[in-house]
Amino acid sequence: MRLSTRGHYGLKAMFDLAQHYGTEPIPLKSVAVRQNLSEHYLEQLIARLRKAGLVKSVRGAQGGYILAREPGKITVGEIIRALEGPIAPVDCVKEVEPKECNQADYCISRIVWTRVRDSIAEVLDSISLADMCRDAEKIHHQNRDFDQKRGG
Amino acid sequence: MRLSTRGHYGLKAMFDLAQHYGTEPIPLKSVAVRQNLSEHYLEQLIARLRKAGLVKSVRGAQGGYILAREPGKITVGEIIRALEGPIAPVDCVKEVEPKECNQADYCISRIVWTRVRDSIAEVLDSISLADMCRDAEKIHHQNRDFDQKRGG
DNA sequence: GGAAATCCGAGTATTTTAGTATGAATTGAA
DNA sequence: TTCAATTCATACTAAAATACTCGGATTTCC
Repeated sequence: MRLSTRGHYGLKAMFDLAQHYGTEPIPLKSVAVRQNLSEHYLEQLIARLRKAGLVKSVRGAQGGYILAREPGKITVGEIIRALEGPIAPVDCVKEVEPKECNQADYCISRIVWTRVRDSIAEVLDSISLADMCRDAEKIHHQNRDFDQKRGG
Repeated sequence: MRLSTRGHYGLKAMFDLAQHYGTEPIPLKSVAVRQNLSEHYLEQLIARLRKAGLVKSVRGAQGGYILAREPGKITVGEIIRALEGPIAPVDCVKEVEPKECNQADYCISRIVWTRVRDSIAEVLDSISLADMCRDAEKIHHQNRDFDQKRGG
């Protein structure tokens, strides 16, 4: 029940772009440095995100990537699906093209996995990049206040 | 975001044992036939379940496996954790021994994965084998009624 | 004793993961 | 116009995980 690094790293990258939304295109190299990820590997991930229409690229010097829509209009669910494919604890309950199983009529575990799938999707689809940015702001302030109290 | 066959098949096996709860020990071979799984592979899965205290074994001829507790007292969550380890979309939010990450203080995606983890756990921990047996009964009746109406 | 089972450890083909490597194409700026 | 920064594309690969199979030892009912 584990995400691969594609979804894990890809979300970090998209969050990074969200935090710089509204400025110039962000080169992947700077994302890689800030998020401590391999630049070459990130290239492959961002390619999927571009093909899914979630980011736009600007080629050449001073180029980079920008979100295709404002952060409030991109959900974590879209990002994860673009990177990892349809959400599905098991293949027979995939969101699209579920794999047919000859026991489908009476398979009870299917009911369990459908509920798990829906519960995951509900969480992921309810969180936007803008939400994450707000969380980041909050934590930033908390940390600052904490440091001040300690006399830092 | 996918379960391995361990959790997938293991739950089917436990459900099979639940449906036969209260009778003699059930040999793995019959479980394998009914659920259409490899017997040898099931052996490995049931070993984990036994070590986790979810099933008891009876060795020798006429032996087999029985649930260690009544079906209402065994949740899907326990079964999945026994087979797949702690629930964790990513390692840094594992239910036990989360893997430390040097960005933990300000990593926002962690918040997302914690919510996903909790949401999965809530579903799995809320479903018992007895619940699954009830669902099976319901579906069985539905199918029978449907067949009758069709004049089967 | 023999058959039916569990128990145990080793082996293995395939797939997935998590990248690396190489280089071509594009474009802003000096 | 050249250079450097950047995206884009494809191929490759080491390591790990997956999903088993295999062989045999042990236990126990009949």
